[in-house]
Amino acid sequence: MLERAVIDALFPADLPEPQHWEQRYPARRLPEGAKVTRFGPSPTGFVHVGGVYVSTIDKDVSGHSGGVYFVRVEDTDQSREVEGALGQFARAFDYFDLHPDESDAAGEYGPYHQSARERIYLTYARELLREGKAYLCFATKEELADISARQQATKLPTGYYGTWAIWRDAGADAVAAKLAEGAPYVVRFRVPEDTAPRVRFTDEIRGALEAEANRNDTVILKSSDTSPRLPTYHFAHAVDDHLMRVNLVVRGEEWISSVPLHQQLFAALGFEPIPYAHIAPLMKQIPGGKRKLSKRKDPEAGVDFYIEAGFPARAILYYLRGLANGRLAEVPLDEALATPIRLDQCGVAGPLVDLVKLEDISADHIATLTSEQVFEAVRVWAEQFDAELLAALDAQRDEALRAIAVEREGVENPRKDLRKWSDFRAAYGFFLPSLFTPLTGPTDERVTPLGVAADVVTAYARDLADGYQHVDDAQEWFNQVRELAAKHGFAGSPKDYKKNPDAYPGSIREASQLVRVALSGSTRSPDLHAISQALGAEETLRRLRALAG
RNA sequence: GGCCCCGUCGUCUAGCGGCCUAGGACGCCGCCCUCUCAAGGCGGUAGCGCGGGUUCGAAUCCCGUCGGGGCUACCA
Repeated sequence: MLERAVIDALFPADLPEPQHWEQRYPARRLPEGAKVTRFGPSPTGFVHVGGVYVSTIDKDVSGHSGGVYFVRVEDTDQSREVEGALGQFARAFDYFDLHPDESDAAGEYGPYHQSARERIYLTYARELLREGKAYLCFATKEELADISARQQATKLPTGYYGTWAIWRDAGADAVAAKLAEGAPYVVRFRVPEDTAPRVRFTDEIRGALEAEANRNDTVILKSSDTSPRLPTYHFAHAVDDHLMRVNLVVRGEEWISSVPLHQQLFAALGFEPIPYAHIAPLMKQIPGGKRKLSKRKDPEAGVDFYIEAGFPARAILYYLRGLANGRLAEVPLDEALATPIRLDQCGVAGPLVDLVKLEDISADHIATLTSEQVFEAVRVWAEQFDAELLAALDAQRDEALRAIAVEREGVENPRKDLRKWSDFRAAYGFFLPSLFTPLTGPTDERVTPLGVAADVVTAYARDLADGYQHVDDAQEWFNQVRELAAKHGFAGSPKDYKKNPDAYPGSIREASQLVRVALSGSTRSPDLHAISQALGAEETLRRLRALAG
């Protein structure tokens, strides 16, 4: 073991003792059973849906228990850090309303950025060094690679352990020599000699788990030639979660393998272990099977995908919640969002994200909104993603509101043709004159597929426009179409037409479709009468005349 | 390679030894409604990865096997 003076000389002279931090961050005064959770995003410039997924659980569990949820930015890898990533993260979490209870702005347990917690980590690293529970390692990248290669060649477990741990038992002289020449070093954890071969622990989601004990002298403090001197995830997890008084760690399943190490670290530091809840990762279907949603390969891995498409936050949250705690997928949205997530009911597999399902949920949710709510949401979305639509909405607000109200207000089964805000233009754009391209006449390419002769179309449309009555009653209104269709030789029923296609220019179906295309530009639209009412007499007439040519 | 996690319809799941002839939801298919679409109503399709045990009885328990995922970094 190194002499205390040698160790202390490696750290700032005014570095506090552990006791200082213990007092600085006292145990929280919280009600019985209150959970303190945290979410630890890395500022890599990409916000993964998995982050929203886990953080929803964090926030929910703490909130329902009267506890605290905070975000701690895990920025210990400066090389991965991306400019503006934090703003991007804030915007995304704002969209989902996942605001932390504590942050750098307001919180007693900060800083909430690991890069600003250097002195805390140094205190505990020095402490472990003084106690011989950690040691300096001067192994170079090349030496490490060589060790690993030799282990692989002899089919030995790879890692820094036993006789492979070349600096574990290095003499004070050797260390002093390296130090004298200014060689950079890392601090490694010294796995205790008396480690039991296997460890058991309880996961809040999975129950009893068992694994081989950790044998690796893992790096806990990164290279001495970097500044600030930052810890690895493992060390930061132990120090931060203890000092920030976290009492439930919710994190991805990929950390299960590290629990044995984490337990050793907590024990060495004299900390009370913290219970874990390991969440199964969101997956994606691929030809061979499934894999974790990949930031590189899958656009739907990023939250921006959902925000740009315009899925309402509540629909996404509801979907994610149902994925985490299956039973919540079977109750209505409002109830599901209000019902606490139960960790012991969370799935252990790894659900595939199913965009079709999300769209279904989203359509159902949008169908429950009022016209004003839909308008406002579409407007907010357009503000960011569709300037032309935004201008149209603002210029024709009343028209837009009437359009959205079609088959929505005052009906028992509202239309579900909006799955996300980006659908608005295709589904409702034609209601807004500035977004509608008028027909050029019977030969317009939107009209010709109906297969009705041009002269018939013109005569029929002209006749319809000339005698057009803008009446309230839907039946009465449609009778105009029906009667004129008959007058112009259309068959009264599709069946009659089918029986003798040469005898008619088409059937009432084709006649109706002509009107539909005239009014909406498409063969698929809401109810014709409702459209005419939303459009108003003048605009309806204008569009009918355009069909005549 | 070693270690760990996981495995019920295409998908999300219910199921915790007999209530299972395996239930629900989404999708898909069909029918009804109908001037189109979106809905809505009704019906249908489809699953316990495989092989051994244990048991009167197994989707449920045990073992093995196969498959998928993860860890094995001075990334988190």
